[in-house]
Amino acid sequence: MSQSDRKSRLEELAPELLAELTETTHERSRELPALEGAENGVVMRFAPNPSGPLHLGHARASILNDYYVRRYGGRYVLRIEDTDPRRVDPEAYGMVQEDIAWLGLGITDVVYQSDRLDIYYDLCRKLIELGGAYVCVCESERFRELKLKGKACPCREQTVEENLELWQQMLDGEFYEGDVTVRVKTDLTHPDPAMRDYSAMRIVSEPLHPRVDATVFPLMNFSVAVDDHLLGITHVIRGKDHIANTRRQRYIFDYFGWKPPVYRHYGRMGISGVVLSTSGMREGIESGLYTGWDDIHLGTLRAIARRGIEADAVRNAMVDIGIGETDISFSWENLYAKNKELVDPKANRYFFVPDPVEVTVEGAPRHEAHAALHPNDPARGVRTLATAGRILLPRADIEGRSMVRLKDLYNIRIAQDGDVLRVTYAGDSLDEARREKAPIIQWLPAETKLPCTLLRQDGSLEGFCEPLVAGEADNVVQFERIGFARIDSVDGGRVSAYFAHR
RNA sequence: GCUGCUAUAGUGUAGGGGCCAAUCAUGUCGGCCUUUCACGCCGACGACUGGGGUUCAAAUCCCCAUAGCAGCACCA
Repeated sequence: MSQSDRKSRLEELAPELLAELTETTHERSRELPALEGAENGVVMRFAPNPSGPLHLGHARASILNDYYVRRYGGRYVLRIEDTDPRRVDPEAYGMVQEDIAWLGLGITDVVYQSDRLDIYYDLCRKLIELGGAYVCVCESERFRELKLKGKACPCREQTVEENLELWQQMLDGEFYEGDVTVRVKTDLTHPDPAMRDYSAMRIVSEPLHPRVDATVFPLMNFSVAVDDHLLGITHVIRGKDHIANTRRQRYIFDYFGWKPPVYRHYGRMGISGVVLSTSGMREGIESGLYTGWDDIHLGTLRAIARRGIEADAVRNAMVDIGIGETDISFSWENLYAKNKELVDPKANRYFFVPDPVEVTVEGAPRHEAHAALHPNDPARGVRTLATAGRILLPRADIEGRSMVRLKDLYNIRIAQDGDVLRVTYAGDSLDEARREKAPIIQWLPAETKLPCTLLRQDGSLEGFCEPLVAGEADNVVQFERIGFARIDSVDGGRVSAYFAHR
């Protein structure tokens, strides 16, 4: 039985259930797979590196973790991973907080790794005492060669006492950057070369860390393992680029006898059409190619917010994508659909006339048009546009046409007389316009209009919009027949809008 | 090169031996509705990477191939 058959059968048998049928098939948010051992609540984390504002990649990680914290209850730790002074932008601390607020993440705790250096030092010493780490003074290149052959470097044979002494010298500033590193003792014959004796601590003397006076810093595998344990993290959802790190961190959990969290690694998400790399964005901003971190060509959250995409649309899109291990390509189309769902019921409708042609409609009566602010919500009222015949029309929509209907106004005939356009009044009849298959287009009175620029990723559109748009700053509106746009600014009577999507 | 992960319509997803000639969303196309090419409604289109096996039965389990991705940093 086909779906429509079923539906009509149901209508015969139990019409009262029909509403339920259509209801349940419509709005139902997706349920992601259950997390093992999460029944009594979870402690999860979002751990960005403060090198710039958050982008769509961060959005996936943070929203997926947020989703499970909401689902199971518990705590959500924001852990700022600022252990590499080279990759810390002091301004990013604030930007990350702003972006998190925008996303609406349910963060319950905030920790900065740069506040916890003493903890890492202490546990590093303990790890050395346990024989789980040694201080390596080999050149990194030399170590790499040995490692690939599965061979130990001489430092590996040092006694615990020797290692502790070297470690103390490291802390005392007796080494220079690059001369020494603390390695976790794993297995030099491990089939995966990525597992062999990785680094846990190193010296960074340049640049200075913006928050803390130190030169010895942990590498992420060490600080992450330590913090995941100390903060009581129960579940970790992150990208599969961390699979090897998860295995490396397991060594530290094992040395200390800690129980590791449950991990889930989702696949790589390719995002096209925007710039995502922090360095690429920074260079572009410095060279003037981009206007700032919220330039619409960037994949930052502030950039897509500027384009009128709502945080919940991003959230819905990310939950929809889920935690699958397959590599995927992020779909702007799907994001826009989620956003339209949110924005369409809210957005007021206005006319925007790009690339305008000003004409006089011969024989036109004085007329006042009333157009609904929202066609599905008459209670919102109307915009009133009065004209005596001088109007603005979108060039592309009248080219090659002999008759069009001006929406909520009247019909016009267009004749091309050499270079001159002759536009004449052609009555008020909507039926006639329909009969002649005249398109219904937007227009503006020549006397009442606001200059407006519609900025899009692939270039901007100049034109005019209704005066009422001035009151929509920061809102998303729908320019009829063009699409949704966020009114970014209204300066000195000039409107600047960012195109969101159709 | 070594190690590992993955493979369902254009995109995202469900499905983990029979209920699958495969779900839902998005998209595209057509229709209805409509003073927007919006919204809503109806319909159509469109996929189990390939090859072997196991089994009465495979999208689902196993092997191989192929492809994509990740890691092999004193980055996170």
